Amino acid sequence: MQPSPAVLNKTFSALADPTRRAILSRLAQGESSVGELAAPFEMSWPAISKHLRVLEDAGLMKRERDGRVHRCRLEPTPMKDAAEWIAFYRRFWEGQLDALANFLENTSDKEIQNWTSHKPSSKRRSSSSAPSRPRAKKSSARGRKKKR
Amino acid sequence: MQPSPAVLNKTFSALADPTRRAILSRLAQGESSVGELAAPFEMSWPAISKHLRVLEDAGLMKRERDGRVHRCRLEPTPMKDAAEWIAFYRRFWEGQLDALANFLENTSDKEIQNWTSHKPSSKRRSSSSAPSRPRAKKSSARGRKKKR
DNA sequence: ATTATATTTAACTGAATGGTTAAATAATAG
DNA sequence: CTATTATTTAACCATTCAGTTAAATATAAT
Repeated sequence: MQPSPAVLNKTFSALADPTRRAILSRLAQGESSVGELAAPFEMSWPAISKHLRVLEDAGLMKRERDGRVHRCRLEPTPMKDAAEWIAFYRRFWEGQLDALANFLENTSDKEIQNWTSHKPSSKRRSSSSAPSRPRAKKSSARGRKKKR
Repeated sequence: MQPSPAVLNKTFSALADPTRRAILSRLAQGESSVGELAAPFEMSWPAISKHLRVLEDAGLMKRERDGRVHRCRLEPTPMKDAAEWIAFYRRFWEGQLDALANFLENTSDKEIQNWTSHKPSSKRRSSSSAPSRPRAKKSSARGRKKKR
């Protein structure tokens, strides 16, 4: 099954932080307690705790409580999904443009849209290729005070 | 060469937004003007403009000005880097744990740390495996007023 | 020259991030 | 029971983010 947009959002944004990436690389060497994970960083424990929560939330890590120590382990599935999402573009960096063109010919826009987890475009504001201008939705008529 | 942490930060955080991913998938179908890219979205043009700036900043997109229209094209190198970073963990989701163990035995911690672009840990606060408690750096002695 | 089109910049806002310190919770050890 | 250890929660703060509207800029068309 294709990963939902929300899953990709969480995964990529979890991976966007170098501390979290370092934590993952630590976990790649084996299970680890929170304290062990925190040790190498010049950062308070609550900060690490939050990072772990983000990783866990993204499904990149799971924890098992063993007494008072939380043992953390890598959970690679979301990375696999991210890798698959990115793999679509491999054709580009490998310069196999013909293969891509071929693929695109046999695949409807809809499928690609879905697969790239683009939120369903509810209303196209103009069917022409170049829309007129940024139409004001939900006009709020607030004061526009130029403070700076 | 290994991608720098900063590059991975930018790449992953650019990919963390569904609008930006959708823009990339559009660009995968060929070059496109800003207006064409903006059309499918229920979003103002400045918003899209900002997304494009983020993508450009991350090196995922380049633009060529052609008269008054900016023609955007996909630039896949950062995705390649991201894919390579993630590929390290492929061993996990493919369940080739033996291969990983083998790899780790022949690779120093330092190399892995570098490669995973973890900021150089300046001072370990304790050499034991479980440090004592989150030491207070830069104590600020501010009032701790419980407002909520 | 005037008008229209494509796109950005400026100024603002609300919500999310990433960090902090102090206190709370939970489990183990003495 | 009391103290210690491991970890989280709470409250706060500064910065970044994703969006908005209004105005500016640059090119093209009439």
